[in-house]
Amino acid sequence: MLRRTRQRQAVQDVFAKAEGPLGPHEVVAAARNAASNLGIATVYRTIRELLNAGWLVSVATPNGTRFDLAAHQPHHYFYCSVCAKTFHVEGCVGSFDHLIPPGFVANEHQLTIIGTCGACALQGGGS
Amino acid sequence: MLRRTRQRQAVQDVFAKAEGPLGPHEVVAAARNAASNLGIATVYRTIRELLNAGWLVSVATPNGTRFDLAAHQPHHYFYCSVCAKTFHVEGCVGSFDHLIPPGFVANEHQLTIIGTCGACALQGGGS
DNA sequence: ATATGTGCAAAGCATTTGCGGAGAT
DNA sequence: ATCTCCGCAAATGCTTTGCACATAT
Repeated sequence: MLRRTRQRQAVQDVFAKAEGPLGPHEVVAAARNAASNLGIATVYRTIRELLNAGWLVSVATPNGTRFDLAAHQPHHYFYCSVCAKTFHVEGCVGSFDHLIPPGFVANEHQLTIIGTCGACALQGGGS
Repeated sequence: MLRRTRQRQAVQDVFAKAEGPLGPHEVVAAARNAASNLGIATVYRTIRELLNAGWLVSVATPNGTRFDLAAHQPHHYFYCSVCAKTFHVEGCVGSFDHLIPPGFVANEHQLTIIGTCGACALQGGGS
């Protein structure tokens, strides 16, 4: 991660402004505002470097792997099964140490709540 | 899901005995004990039908989508980042209703704890 | 006997890699 | 000027589909 390029800047800006973790295709689409002919391969390569650098973390969602700012702790998400978007959820879920099997060592955790987001619930998803 | 075949029986048996959610390739490998020349395509087809039937649920893990018995509530897992296996975790994490954003409707949740499993911790992962 | 289910192999997608040219330092 | 980075396109790997044969009912 040596040189500062328009493409890398654009990708990082997209993550910084995101309301939830993003997949590579969402990133290209959003980053093309700032870097018009950005290639998908560059996005994948940039994401990998940002993961190695510890700036991003990967998040498994019901519709594929996405990536989120590592700084965005804790990693709690809301997945809308109607629009397939993933949102950040703030706050802590409380201790779960008592769940960890004996001998296992926990490093981090991800909670995903699955349901219908506000916008989709309003548009009839809640009926 | 009308006919009862050796292949479908084998796939269901594998899930019933599993110690955690399984991916399609893990399922073929295990089910070939009972159905020797089982094809991967059949596994994918069977999984899809079992999902539609509500017998399985899909689980997003750090190394791909896996499938678990729907009956196995709650859906809490431990992902070992050393051996990449996913284990069941028993017990409840407590209420998280206060985390849900206003207007959002929650249906289910999945908690994934990431770390090192007992076997891998013994073999030096814990050092 | 018949219609569903299976295995093989080809087709589809998402992700990764190779390479010549563009751009940051 | 140099060396890294980018975009394109080909390659890879996982998942799905088409088709002819096998098999449960």
